[in-house]
Amino acid sequence: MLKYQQIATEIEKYIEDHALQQGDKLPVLEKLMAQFDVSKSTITKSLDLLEKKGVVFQVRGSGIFVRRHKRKGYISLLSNQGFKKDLEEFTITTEVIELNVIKPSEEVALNLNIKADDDVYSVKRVRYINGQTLCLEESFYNKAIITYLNKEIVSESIFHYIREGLGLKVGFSDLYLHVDMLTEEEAGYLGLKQGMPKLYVETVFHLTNGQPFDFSKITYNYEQSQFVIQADSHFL
Amino acid sequence: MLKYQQIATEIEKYIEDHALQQGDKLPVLEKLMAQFDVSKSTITKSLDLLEKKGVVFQVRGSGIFVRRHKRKGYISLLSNQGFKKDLEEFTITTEVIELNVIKPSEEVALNLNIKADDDVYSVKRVRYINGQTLCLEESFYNKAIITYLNKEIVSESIFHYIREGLGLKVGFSDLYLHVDMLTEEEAGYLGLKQGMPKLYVETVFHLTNGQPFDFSKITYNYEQSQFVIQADSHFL
DNA sequence: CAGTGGTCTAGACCACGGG
DNA sequence: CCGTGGTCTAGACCACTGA
Repeated sequence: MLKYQQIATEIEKYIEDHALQQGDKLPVLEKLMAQFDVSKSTITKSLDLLEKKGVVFQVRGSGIFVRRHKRKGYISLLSNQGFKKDLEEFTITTEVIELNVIKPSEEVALNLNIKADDDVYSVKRVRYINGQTLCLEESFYNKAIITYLNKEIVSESIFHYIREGLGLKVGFSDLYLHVDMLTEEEAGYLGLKQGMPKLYVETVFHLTNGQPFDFSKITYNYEQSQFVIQADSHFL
Repeated sequence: MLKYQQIATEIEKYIEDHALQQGDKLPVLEKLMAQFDVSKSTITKSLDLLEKKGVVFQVRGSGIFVRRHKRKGYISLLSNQGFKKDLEEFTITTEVIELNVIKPSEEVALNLNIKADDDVYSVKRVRYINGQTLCLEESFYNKAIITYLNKEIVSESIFHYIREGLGLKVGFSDLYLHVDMLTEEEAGYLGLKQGMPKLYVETVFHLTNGQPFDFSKITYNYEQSQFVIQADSHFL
């Protein structure tokens, strides 16, 4: 693990362990440089990382402060999918409906940037949070990249398997959000009524080298759908 | 303007002007260093910024590539609110319903971190996109920070005024998303029917020094609500 | 104006991708 | 193995905050 990641992890852990609150001040840069015995840029890089994650904010001429959003029970939309590890307050379970190798529809081929006769894994799952239906998820994986899947893997965290099992590096993703009304089929899976609202999210995941490998369509139960995003206005 | 911001802007402009597509390769670091006559770290910082904005992605050992999401007509959820300047494909207009100075409700006081007898500006607006209702927006501004507002300012971009007119620096924001059904009042403003789906977003904006100054509650017309988020898995 | 964070440099060395 | 991006350093100098 890289120095600046290691340091970021330790600082984050420190904030957690000491239950620091929004606005609490961290030691000044010079202190941190001494404490971790690294150069200024390395500390800065750690802090930039934590800032990106929404853990701290830095104020020039003043200090480095803890950032916390109030509100419990919200799921972080961007914590890199498979909200699995968000907070252990949530218990997420998964029911696998389907797992097949198929030829892609035009839509899937387009989003995964593959040809009509390439193979894809098609996975359909319902996910539960604390026993309630959370979402219906239909995912498509480029089989040339995700070479093997089985029911066991798919009922756990697929992303963990992709990283650890297959040794692939997940890069960036594009999320497309809509709000709409549930179809009869979706309502059935989620235990709701047709015509009720839904949050519908399509996501394309890419490897670090830019190759798309996962196209997912997720329909959320609106009753469980409370999301938080910690945004950064550093780019504007 | 700082060097690395300037360079980022130029590179982005270059990509736009030459209509580069996803996967197109940019010159190697050495070339860029020479071209802009800066050190490696400065170029790197520019590219990191562009990566955060979703404009490029960098692959170690290979190169720097243009990132583009397909799909037109989506509004970027995170492009720092007041989607005003997103793409000029959209024409956003604003109708001001209310503009008052009031005492905050408990909810508002909590989110703005002020006392019950502090003053806040309360602004209620309906925003239109290409002539259709886009959203109903109810915003509350800490009057101790946003010292003056009038109907003219409020019918244009408030954030532009905050930055340029008041010289304040906008920092980070917390977004809370829900999906729900329209109340009768909301439906009226949006020209929809009660009980139809809505995307409901509450946002707390902070200055760079961490002070919250704007608490907004936005109800989106689901028919116009297509959002895109370009996420980065650099933190995980 | 002292304290503190941010920018920028020049250069050494490391790690990954792909032929 | 080469080309390429990423990390890390030490230090100079700049810019903002707040007393």
